[in-house]
Amino acid sequence: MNESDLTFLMKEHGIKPTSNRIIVAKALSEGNRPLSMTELEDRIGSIDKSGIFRALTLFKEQHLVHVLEDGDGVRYELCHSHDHAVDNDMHIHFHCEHCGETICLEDLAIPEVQLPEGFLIQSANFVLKGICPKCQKYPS
Amino acid sequence: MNESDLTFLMKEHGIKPTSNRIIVAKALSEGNRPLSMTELEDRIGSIDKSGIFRALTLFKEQHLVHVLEDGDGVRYELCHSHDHAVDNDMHIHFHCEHCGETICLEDLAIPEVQLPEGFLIQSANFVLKGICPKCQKYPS
DNA sequence: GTTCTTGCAAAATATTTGCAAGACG
DNA sequence: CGTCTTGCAAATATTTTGCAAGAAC
Repeated sequence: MNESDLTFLMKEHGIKPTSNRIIVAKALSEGNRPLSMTELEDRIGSIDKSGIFRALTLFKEQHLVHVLEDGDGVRYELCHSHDHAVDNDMHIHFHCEHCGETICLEDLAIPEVQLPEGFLIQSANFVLKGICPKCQKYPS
Repeated sequence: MNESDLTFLMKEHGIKPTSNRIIVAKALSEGNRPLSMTELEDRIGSIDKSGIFRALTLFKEQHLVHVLEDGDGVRYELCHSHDHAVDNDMHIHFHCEHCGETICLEDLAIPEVQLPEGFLIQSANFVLKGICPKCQKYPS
């Protein structure tokens, strides 16, 4: 996504697109997979971790990112939804226990689950773990 | 589960049942829900966190516990499987964003997912998030 | 005695906040 | 100006290791 698309997306989610926020959003967009705080820090370099943290916190509140826990900590991923109230494009992720990468399986929606009475579902975290094709092919 | 059941279970998983490990396993068993390191520390009191950590690491390696990430960090749960190589009783969990508790939905197995060629699935983490019945009834 | 286990302290990480300076309007 | 944003430093919290003493075999 280019800068103006990101700017637009942020406005849609009620976020003022400051320079730092655009940089963080861009890094997320270019990651093509969920990134952790540390990965973002490494990729961005120019912004202090507190700045990244605050951007992510805001994005999270405004549902501009998904928060995802794989076996390796918390990761963030740009949300493609245009709705600033709900996450509606959640999908399954795969976390490779060998190389540590987390891959989006965009085509695989999270299955509906029938919960007992009284539970209100707001979001879901569904991560499959195992070995990815790359690591099976070239085991180090 | 009582002490001798736990001892037996541990042996089944190739773990020498030392006193510390029994205490940790017992705490997990009595929790009736996935517990974090900190929760275990609080419940146990008598063992240093490094001891708990080392017990959990071992349990994890021998598949005596499930590792679970809800929105609130890592949690551990006794695995009811008698197989020390694979997790085969994974089920869905619900994490309440209000009270922070994570509840097991033992009846709800994790749905089968058809992944593209080349992915080897070893385990899965499926956590639904929202508000639990208790918190909807008595919102603080 | 050799190996495994434990507790303590401390290192290494990760997450989060306070505050003053700067940018924006 | 007044408000929002940022960087830096520092406080917290969390996870992990080193090492020496003790227990188990």
